[in-house]
Amino acid sequence: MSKYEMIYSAILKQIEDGQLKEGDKIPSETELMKEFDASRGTVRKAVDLLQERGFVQKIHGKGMFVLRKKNIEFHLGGIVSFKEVYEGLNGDIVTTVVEMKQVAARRPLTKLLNIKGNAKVDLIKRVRNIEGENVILDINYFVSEIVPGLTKEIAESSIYEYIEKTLGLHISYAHRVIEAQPCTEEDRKYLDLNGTDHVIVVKNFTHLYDGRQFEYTESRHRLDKFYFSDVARR
Amino acid sequence: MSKYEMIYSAILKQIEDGQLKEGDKIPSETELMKEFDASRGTVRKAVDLLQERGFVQKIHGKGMFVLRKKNIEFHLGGIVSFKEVYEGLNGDIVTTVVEMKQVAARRPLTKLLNIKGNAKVDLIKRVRNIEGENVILDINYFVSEIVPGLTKEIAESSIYEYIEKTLGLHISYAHRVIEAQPCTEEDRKYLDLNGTDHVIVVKNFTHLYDGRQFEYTESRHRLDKFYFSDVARR
DNA sequence: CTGAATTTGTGCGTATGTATC
DNA sequence: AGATACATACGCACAAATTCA
Repeated sequence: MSKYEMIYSAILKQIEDGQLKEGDKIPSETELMKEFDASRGTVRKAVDLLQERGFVQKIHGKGMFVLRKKNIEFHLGGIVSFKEVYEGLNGDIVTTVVEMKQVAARRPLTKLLNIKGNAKVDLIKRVRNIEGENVILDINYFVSEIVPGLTKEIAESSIYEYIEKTLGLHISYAHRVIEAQPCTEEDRKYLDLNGTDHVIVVKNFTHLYDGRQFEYTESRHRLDKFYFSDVARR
Repeated sequence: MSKYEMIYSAILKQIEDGQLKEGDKIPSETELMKEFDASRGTVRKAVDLLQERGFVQKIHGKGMFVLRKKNIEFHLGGIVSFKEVYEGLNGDIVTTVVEMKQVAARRPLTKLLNIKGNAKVDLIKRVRNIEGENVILDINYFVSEIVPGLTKEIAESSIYEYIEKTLGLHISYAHRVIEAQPCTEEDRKYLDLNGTDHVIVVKNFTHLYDGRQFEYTESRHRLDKFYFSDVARR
C-alpha cells in the first residue's frame, strides 16, 4: 500500500472508531506531516481522497472537519444497492443461480457489450432473497474471452473476487444507469412482486483498467426495496 | 481561474469539439507541460480531474485515452435528472410554482434540515411540465436564515443562481438518496400520473462550503420519466 | 530475451497566494 | 497586523508498467 493510502486509511479508521466524531476538527496539514512523517503533498493527496469520498470537508483558512462516520456505500460489482445494505441488514441475503449458459451474442447484446456478433457471452441470472422474499433479479452478461472459466460455484459466491483475485484483472470503472421499467414476464416468474407492476432497473456497463468492457448487468429491484445513496460535490 | 482549471478546460474543449475523439491518445504529461508551460504537478491535477469526471482513462506506462465526449450530467441544484435532459430534449420544460410560503419548522422537517424547532423555513412546491405533461413535483425547503429574500420570480427562474450569484454563498456538496414511494394525494393532485401508483423520489440534502445545510428537497418523478446516470470509479 | 526509452505513479521540498481568526 | 491553515505552482528523484528496437 502506498504512503498516502496508509494515511487515508489511518485517518478513516479514527473516524470509524469514533476517535474523531462528526464536526470534529482534524489536525492541520502541517501536524499530519509530523504525525505521519510525510511531505505536505502526500498528506494532501490522502485528505483530498477523504473529501472526495464524503468523509470530511476542508474549509480554506479554517481547517478540516469530519462530516460523517459511515461510508456512503456504492458497490461497483455484485449487488448494487438495496435498503438492507444501508440499514445494517438483520436477515440473510440468499443468492440463487436460476439460469446460467453460454450464448452467442445477438443484436441488442452486441451493442450493450460493445462486441462483435456471435462473440461468446456468459449469461447468468441470479435471484437475491432477503428475509424470505425474492426482491432482486440480477441478469449478468460477461464477455467469455475476457472472463473465462465461470462456474455455478463462482456465481453463487463472488464473481468479482474471481475476476480480480483469480484472473488478476483490474476493474476500473462502471457507467451506471438507473430507471424504472414495467415488469416483464421474467420479473413475475422470479420475484415476489407484492402487487407492484414496475421494477427499478440498475444497468451497469463495467470496464477494465485498459478500457475494455467485460460486463453488462441489469439489476432488477422490487420498487419498495430499492435504495440508492451518494454524495455529489460542487 | 487557476492554471490547472485552464488546462482542464482546454483539454475538455478539444474532446467536446471532436479534435480528440473516443479512444484517441492524449499527449503525454511531459508534452502537456510544454504545451501549457506548466509543471508536471499542475498538468497532473488537471488530467486527474478529467479522469474523475469520466472523460479520460489513464493507463500506467501506456498513456491517457479519451473515454467519452458527453458529460455524464448531474445537477446539484434544481432539476436533478430526467430523461429529456440526457436525450437532448426537444420540447420545452415549463416550471410552475404551485405553492410558496414561509413556515415554522416542525418535527420531521427539523431533522431533515438539521435545525431547531420553530426556525423559519421557506417552502416551495414546483411542477415541471415536459412536452405537455406534468411529470415532476419538486418540494423545496430552504432555511430562511441562510437563504433570505426568496420570491416567486426567483423560484420560477433559478434559485441556485440567486443563492450563488446574488447572495454570494458557496454551495459545496449534496447528499442524495433515491428511492421509490407510493403516490401521495399531492402527487395525484399535481402530476399526470398516467395510471402509475408509485413515484421515484430523489432527496437532496444540500450543504454550503462551511458545512451548514441550507436545503432539503424532494423531487418526485413519474416512474417512466425518471432517469439517472453516473460513473463509479474503482 | 534484454535493455533502453517512454509514460504514468509516488514522494519530497520549497515558495507564494488567499481565507480565516 | 500577525498567526494559522488551506490552495496553487514549481522542480526533482525514483518506481513501476509498457513498448519497441
